[in-house]
Formats: sequence, structure tokens, C-alpha cells
Amino acid sequence: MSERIQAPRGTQDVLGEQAVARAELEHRAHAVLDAAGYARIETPAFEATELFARGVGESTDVVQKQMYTFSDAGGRSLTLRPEGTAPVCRAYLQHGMARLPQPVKLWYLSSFFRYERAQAGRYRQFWQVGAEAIGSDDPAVDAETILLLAELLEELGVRARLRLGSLGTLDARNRYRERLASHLHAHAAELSAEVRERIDANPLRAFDSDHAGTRAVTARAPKLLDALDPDDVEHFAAVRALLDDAGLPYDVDATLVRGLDYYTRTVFEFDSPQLGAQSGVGGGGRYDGLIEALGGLPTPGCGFAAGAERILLAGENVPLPTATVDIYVGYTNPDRRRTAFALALAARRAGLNAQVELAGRSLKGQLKHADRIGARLLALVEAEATALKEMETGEQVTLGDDAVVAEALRRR
RNA sequence: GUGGGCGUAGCUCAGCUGGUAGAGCUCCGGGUUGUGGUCCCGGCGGUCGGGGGUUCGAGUCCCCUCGCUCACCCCA
Repeated sequence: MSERIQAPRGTQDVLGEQAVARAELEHRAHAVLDAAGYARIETPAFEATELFARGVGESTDVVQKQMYTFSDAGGRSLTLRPEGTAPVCRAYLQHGMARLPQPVKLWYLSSFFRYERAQAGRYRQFWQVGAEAIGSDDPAVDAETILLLAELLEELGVRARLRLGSLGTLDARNRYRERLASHLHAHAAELSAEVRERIDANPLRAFDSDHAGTRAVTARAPKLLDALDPDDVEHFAAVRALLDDAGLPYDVDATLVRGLDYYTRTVFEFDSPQLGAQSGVGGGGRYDGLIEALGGLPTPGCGFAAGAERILLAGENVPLPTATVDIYVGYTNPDRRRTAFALALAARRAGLNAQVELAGRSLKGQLKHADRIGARLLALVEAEATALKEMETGEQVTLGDDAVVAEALRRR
């Protein structure tokens, strides 16, 4: 048993009901995002390692210890994408999308990879549905991306709480960081080891800690929301006003910190209590410095990403489409197989969902199988003619082989 | 990387204080030489995660190891 090869840790086969649920998720994401004018984009599963090192941030856990990085035969350092925003921004630059009407609105449903221990709702290969609007710093962009994610979650039966914050511009944040760092240094002894080591590299992460001592220190720390520049305050107020108008409730959370370095101004996260330890279903924010960090002209951007597995875990009461089998074609004698096979092909060409006996089953076995898969009609090819049977009622008629498809269509 | 729980047929599991493998479900066949959903019978299917040790004998005890899972860290 142990010699049998299994899917790698943290990965999974998607089949059966799970596959149907995912197809439904993609279907609804399409509907919601197409309606707002977002265009689908697919980027490569791997990118130059440099893209994530520069885009996501050297001090982040994602870059420091969670990347699947390898060298290809040409000696290039490549990395399986751990997130979607940096690749989309790379594509924006590479294809000169600055020349298109701004903002450029893109969405994706793709798999991502992070090397970490799997647990409920967290995997090494996971799927995210995400959207990015690049090229405008208008607060309407922030509000729209938040509302689109809210609508998508609603569509998929996820009840989630929205937390909202603002990190300010890079300048304001940098000034605040120094004040926060000195506060943390002053109480270093009470902090957890991880937070203490990162006081200078990324002090804001202290707000994310569950460590009791750390929480006590951060509770007394200066708040970033109180340190924003007037422009940022105004921007944040405009975003909130649009959300208020739309009737979307939220909690302003001064300590909301996201794990990636590129965020500026608006940040948000949707949490679901149905998820267990990993309560975040999705989130996002504004990243006005990212395009520039990747070598482009200063260009604002804003987007969200939500975990597909977490949505499916937290979602409820979403009706899933059931597969229908209009007709099952069997036969009473193996020498009728060719006729049965041709009949099934003809039925499909006529637009019916048709299946044909593929396993050489006994007659009883075929009836049983047709019943199990939920076939509405059974065509039984006999020596001289074909019997067409309504599975539910048992009603049966005998027809010439070439009349079966027409009769099946009539009864659909 | 750290800690807890768990690893017996494809799936869900039973196997008491060690005696040398079972059930249900699924799948296939049969039950008046050609008609399903219930029922009955039968069949396919297991190196008891792997290795080592103790023992006359281990799925049951000990050690190591691998895997799954939940949680920490962190994140979607």
C-alpha cells in the first residue's frame, strides 16, 4: 500500500461532486465578473523567481519559506506562482496595457503553489479566483472590487464578515513603521520570538499575532489609521461612502494587516466562521507601488483574491446541476453491439445525452446500470427491432432501428 | 519547522486481556434459456502503511520510519 504512489502532500484530486461544485464556482465567477467588464486572463504556472522576490516582498513568509523554486535546464531560477497579482502586473507591463483605456480590468481562476503544512482549507496547490483593476487610483475601483467579491461570495452561499482598513501611501506607512518599531523595541521582552525578530523588517505583522504578550503590546501601540495623510483619509472615506451606498456592511479594523508587502491604502478581508482555523475566504486591496517596483511607470492598482477551496468549504445551499442521461442504449445479444453503438452516436448527433453499453453486461446488468445512472429512456436493440422503454413508468414500445432517435426526441 | 489524533479490502469500519483476517456499501454474476430500482445467493477484492524487535506465535506489545489529518507559524 505504501508503495503505491499517492498525490503529493497538500494536493488533491478533484472529482465527482467536488468537480461539479468547482464548475459551478467558475460559472458564477464568469457571470459576476463578465457583467462588470473584467476580462479573463491566464498567466504561466511558473515565473522568474525575481518577479515574486521583488513583487511580493523579501520579508514575507511567502518569499522566505513557501516558494517552490527550481532551476530549469538552462540555469534559470523559476518559481511556481504563489499568488496572482504580481504575474498579472507583469503581463500588464509586458503587453503594454498602459496604452489601453484605464483601468485595465482582468480576472483569473488559477492554481497557486505554496510550500507549507496542509490543514483544513490550506493546501500546497490551491485555486484562487481573483480580479485586478490596474491604472486608476479612484476610490470607486476599491469599492467595486470589494463589492464584486462580496457578490461572488453571496452567489456561492458564503456568509462572511468584511473587515476593512487602510495602510496609507508608502510614505505615510514608512513614517508610521518607524514609530511602531520603536514602540515594539521598547516592549521587546513581551513579544513572541517571531515578531521580535521582525521588528525592523516588518513591524506591522505584530498586529497579526495570536501571541498573548504581543497582543498586549500592540493594543497600546499607535494605530496606522490615526497616522494617515489627509489624502489617504479622504480616499478611505470615499471608499467607505460607496460601500455604505451599496448597503454592504463592514467593520473598520485598524489592525488589519495583509501578508504581502505590496499593499497600500485600502486593504480588506472576508472572514467566515465556518472555516475553522483558516478563517479568511478572500481579501485584497490596493497596490499602488507594485507596477513601479516591477520596472514600470508609477501605476496604481487594486484587486482581490479568494480561495476556491475555502469558498467551497464555507458555501452552503448552492444548488448543483445534475447530469442527465436522456437515453441508454443496450442490446440483447452481442451481435447487436454495432447497431447499438451506431444508435448512440446518432442520438448524440441529434442533441441527446446518450450512453451506450460499454462493459458487455448481462441484460439484467444493463437494466440495472441504466437505472443507476438515471437514464430516462432505455433503447434495447433486439434482433429485428429496438425496444424503447420509459424507465420510470416501465412503458415500452417496439420500433424500427431508424425510428428510435426521433421517438426519443419526441419524448424528451 | 513544531505538537496532537489516526493509519485493517475501492469506501465506512469491527477485530476483547497476542493464536495466525471479518462486516456493510460499491462492482460483476445468478435466483422460470430475454427486462431495472426491494430481497436472497455467490464472486472479485487485503504484503492488516513500511522496516526491525520481543514471543512457540503479533493486526494486536516495543522501537524506528513513511503517510494522512487537525492545530501552531502564516496565509487564500
